[in-house]
Amino acid sequence: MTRGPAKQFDTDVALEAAMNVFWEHGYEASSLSELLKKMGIGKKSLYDTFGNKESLFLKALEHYSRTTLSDLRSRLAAEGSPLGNLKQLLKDWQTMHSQPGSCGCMLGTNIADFNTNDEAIAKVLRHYLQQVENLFSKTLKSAQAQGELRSDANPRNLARLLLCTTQGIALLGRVMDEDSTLEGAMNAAILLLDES
Amino acid sequence: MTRGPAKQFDTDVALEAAMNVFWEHGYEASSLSELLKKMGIGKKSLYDTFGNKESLFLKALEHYSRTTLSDLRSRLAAEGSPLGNLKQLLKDWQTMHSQPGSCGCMLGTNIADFNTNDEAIAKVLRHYLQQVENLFSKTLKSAQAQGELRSDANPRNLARLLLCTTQGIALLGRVMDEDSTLEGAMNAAILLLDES
DNA sequence: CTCAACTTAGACCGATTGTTCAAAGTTTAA
DNA sequence: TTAAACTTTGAACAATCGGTCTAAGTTGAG
Repeated sequence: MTRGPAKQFDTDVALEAAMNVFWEHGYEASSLSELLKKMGIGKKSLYDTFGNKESLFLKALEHYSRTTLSDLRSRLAAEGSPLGNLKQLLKDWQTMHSQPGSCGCMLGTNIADFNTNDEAIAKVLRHYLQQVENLFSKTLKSAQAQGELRSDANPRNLARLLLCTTQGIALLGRVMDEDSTLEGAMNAAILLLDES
Repeated sequence: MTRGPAKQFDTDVALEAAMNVFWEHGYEASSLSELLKKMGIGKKSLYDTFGNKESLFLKALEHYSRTTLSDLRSRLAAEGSPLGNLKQLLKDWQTMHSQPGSCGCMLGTNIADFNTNDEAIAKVLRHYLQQVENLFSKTLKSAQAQGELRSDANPRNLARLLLCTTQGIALLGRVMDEDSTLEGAMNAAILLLDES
C-alpha cells in the first residue's frame, strides 16, 4: 500500500497540542514557531499534514467542538435528575473557569479574531453554540416533564440565558482574580432554575 | 510657551479611531499600518504622542472604559423606576449587539490577547468589570428599596449574573446571525428580574 | 530676521511572520 | 537490490511586523 516510512508523530496528539495553543492565545497571537514547538514537529510536516495555519486552526476548532459537545452530552444524559445533572454541570463549569490560568472557552477566545465573513469558521462556531443551546433546552424540557420545572417556564429561553451566562463566565474567568463574581453569578443562575 | 507648530491632528479623535480598530480586531490582529491609516497620522506622531502600540492600546482601553461607564451611569441614574431603567438598558444592549457587524464589548474582544500577567491592562479590565457589577448592584438595591424587587432577592448576585450574561451576549453577537438566541436570553433575564 | 522647538513624512532597521522548497534520509513493495 | 513513495530537516522566501531615525518643513518667541 503505502510505500514510505510512517509518520514519526501522532496526528491526533499534534492536533490536540495545537488546539491548546490556539485556546490559550487565540488565532492571531499563536505563532507558527510556538505551534511547532508545542506540537513537536517540523514545518514541512505541519503543512503536509494540516495544510496551513488557518486550516490547522479549523481542524483544532472542530476537534474542540466535537470533544466538548460529546462530554456535555454524556454528562447531561447521566441517569438521575435532569435538573440535578444540569446544576452540577454549571457548578463544575464555574469552578473550572475560576481557577487561575483558566483559558475560558476556546470559542470565546477566538471569536474576536474572525469576523463573520470567514464562513467556514463562523459555521463551526455557530454550530457549536447552537448545539450547546439545544442540549440545555432538551435537558430543561426533560426536567419540566418530570415536574422539576414549573409548567409555565420557557425551557428554550432559559437555555439561551444559560448559554450566554456560561460564555460570559468563561470569558471573565480569564481576567478576574477572585472567585466571588463568577460564584455569585452561578449561584443566582442556579437559584433561578430552582425557582422556575 | 511652546515654540513649534501645533499638532495637525486632534489627539482625542485619533485615540477614538485607534479604539475602534482595537475594538474590531483585537490587539494582536490590529496592525500598525491599519491603525495609522484609520487614525490619519504618521508613524512618528503616533510614537511621540502615544508611546508605542501597547501604551496606545492601554489609553484606548481606558477611554472605552471611561466613556462606557459614564454612559451606563447616567442611564441607570435617570429619573423614574430603577428597575425600569435597568430593563431598558438590557433590552437596548441586546438590540445593539444583535445588529450585523456588531463588535461586541471591547473588553471581551481583547481579554484573550492578554494573560493576567500583564498587570497594567488586567487592572483596567478588572476595574471596568467591577464597576459595571457595582452599577448593576446599586440599581437593584434601589429597586429593592422601592419594592420593585422582592425583599429576599440578592442584588449583588443578580448583578453578577447580569454582568456575565451581558458579556456573553456581546460576545455571541459577533458570530450569531439570527437574533433569536440573544433575544430569548435577554427575555429570560428580564423575566427573572420581574419575578425576583 | 533668527533660531530654537516643534511637527511631519517616510526611508530604514532588524526581527519575525506564514509559507515554500530543495536535499537528504527512511521505508517497503516489487 | 532497486527505486518509488514517503518522511524529515532546515535553509530560504517575500512580506510584514513594531519601532527608530533622519531630513525637511513650520511655527512663534525674542
